[in-house]
Amino acid sequence: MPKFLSTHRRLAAVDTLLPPAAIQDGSRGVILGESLRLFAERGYGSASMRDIAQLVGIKAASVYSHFPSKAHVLAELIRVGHEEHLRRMRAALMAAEPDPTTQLKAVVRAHVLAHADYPMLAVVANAELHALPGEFAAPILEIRRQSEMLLVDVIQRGVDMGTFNVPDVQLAMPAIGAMGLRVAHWYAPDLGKDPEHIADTFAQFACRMVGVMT
Amino acid sequence: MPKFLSTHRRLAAVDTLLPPAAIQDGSRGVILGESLRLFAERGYGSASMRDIAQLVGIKAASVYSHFPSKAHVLAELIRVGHEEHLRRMRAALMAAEPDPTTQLKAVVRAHVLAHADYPMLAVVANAELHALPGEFAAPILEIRRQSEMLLVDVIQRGVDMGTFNVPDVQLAMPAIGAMGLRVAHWYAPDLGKDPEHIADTFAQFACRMVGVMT
DNA sequence: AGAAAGCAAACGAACGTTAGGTTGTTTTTT
DNA sequence: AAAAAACAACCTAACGTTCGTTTGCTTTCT
Repeated sequence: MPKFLSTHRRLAAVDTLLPPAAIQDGSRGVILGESLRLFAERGYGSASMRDIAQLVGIKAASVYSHFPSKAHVLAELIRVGHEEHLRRMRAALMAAEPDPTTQLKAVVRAHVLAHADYPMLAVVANAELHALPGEFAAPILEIRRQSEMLLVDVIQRGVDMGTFNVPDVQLAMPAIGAMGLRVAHWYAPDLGKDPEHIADTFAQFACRMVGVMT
Repeated sequence: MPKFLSTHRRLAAVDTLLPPAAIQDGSRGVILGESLRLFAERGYGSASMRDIAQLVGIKAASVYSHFPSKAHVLAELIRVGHEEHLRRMRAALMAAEPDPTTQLKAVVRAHVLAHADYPMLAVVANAELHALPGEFAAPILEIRRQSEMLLVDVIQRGVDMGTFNVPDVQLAMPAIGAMGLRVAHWYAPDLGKDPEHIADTFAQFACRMVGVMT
C-alpha cells in the first residue's frame, strides 16, 4: 500500500520518545513512557492503569507511589509536549535572520520537527488536552497559545513589511499549524522520509502559502 | 481572546449536524446525534452509553433496541462521515473543468467544506477510526484511502501536465489534507468566518503550495 | 395477536484508587 | 561494625463506582 495513506492505527510511530530533559529515572520514567504509548495509541479514556502497569512490569496500585493520579500522568506528558514545542519555536525564531521569510521557514521547521521527533508525545499533547481537568489544562493552554501567537506574529510581521501577500492572514496560522500537527500521526522512522526533508518541504509549502516564491 | 487560538474544548462547534441522507427518524436518529456529540467532545472511550442515553431522554438499556452495540453506533457515524466526504470530493472533481488548478481548488474546497459543514462528524470520523474494531474499520479505511488517492491523483496530474511545481509531491497530499482536517476542530458558525470563504482561502493556499500563483 | 420501544433490574467485568502489609535499601544510632 | 529505625517501592486485597450489555416485563400501536 502506498505510504501516506491512512491506516487503522491512530499513529504510525511505535517508539515512546521523550525530550532528554523530560526523561526520568527508574519506574517513574517507565510509567511515563508506557502511559505515553497507550494514551497516544488508544486515547486517554481507553488506556487503563492496569494496562499501563502491565507494560511497566508492576501492578496498577504501585503507580500511585509515583503519581498522585492518572490525570497527573497525562498532565505531565502534555506539559512536556507543549513546553518542548514552544522552546523549539522560540529557539528557532531567536536563531533566524530577521527577514520574515527566513523566520517563517525556521519556525515552521521547528514546528514540524517537534512533531516528527516526538510523534507520540505530540499526538497526546495535541489530541488529549481536552481530557485534562481544567486546573491542569489552564497553564498548558497558555503555553500552547504562546506557540500559536508566535506563528501569528511572524506571519503578521511579514505582511506588515510587505514580504508576504496572504489572502486571509487570520487563516494562515491555523492552516500552517494544522499541517504540522498531522505529521505526528503519519510520520515514523521507517517511512523512508528524512524529518529534515519533511520540515524543509513543509517550510517551503508555508512560504508559498503566504505568497513567497520558492 | 483572539480567535483561532486553542481552547480547552476538543472542538468549537456545538451542533450535532449530519448530512440529510444520514438523518434518521425517531429515537434512533436522536441516539446518533447525541452519540456524535459525546464521541466528538470527549472521545469514544470517555463517552458512556448511560450519558448518551441521558441526553436522548431514554435509559442506556433502551439504546439496544436500536443498535446492536456501542461499536455499531460509532461505526455508523464514522461510515457516514467518510462516505459524505468522498461523495463531495468526487462530485467536486466531476463538476470541475479539467485543468489541474480548477480541479485542485474544487477538491480542496469540498474537503474543507465537509469539515466546516459537519465539524462533529468530521472529528469523530477522523479521530476515532482507531477505536473501531477491525472488521468495522476495514471497509471504512478503504473509503478513506479513496478520498486520499483522489487528492493524490489530482496533484500528480497537475505535476505531470507541468501545471504544478511541487518540491515533494508525496508530501503535498498529507500537507493539504491536514489543513482541512483541523478545520473541524476550530470552525463554528459563530466564528465570524463564512465556510465558503475559508474553503476559498484554503483552496488558494493549496494552489500556492503546488506552485500556482494566485 | 404481534411488534416495537421503552422500562427496571441485574449481570459480569472493569475502572481508578486506597489500605495495609512486605521487602529491600538507606540512614541513624549505638 | 552492627543494630535499629526510617524510607521507598512494590505487593495483595479490596472498595465504591462505572462500564456495556442482557433479561424479562409493560405499554402503545398496528
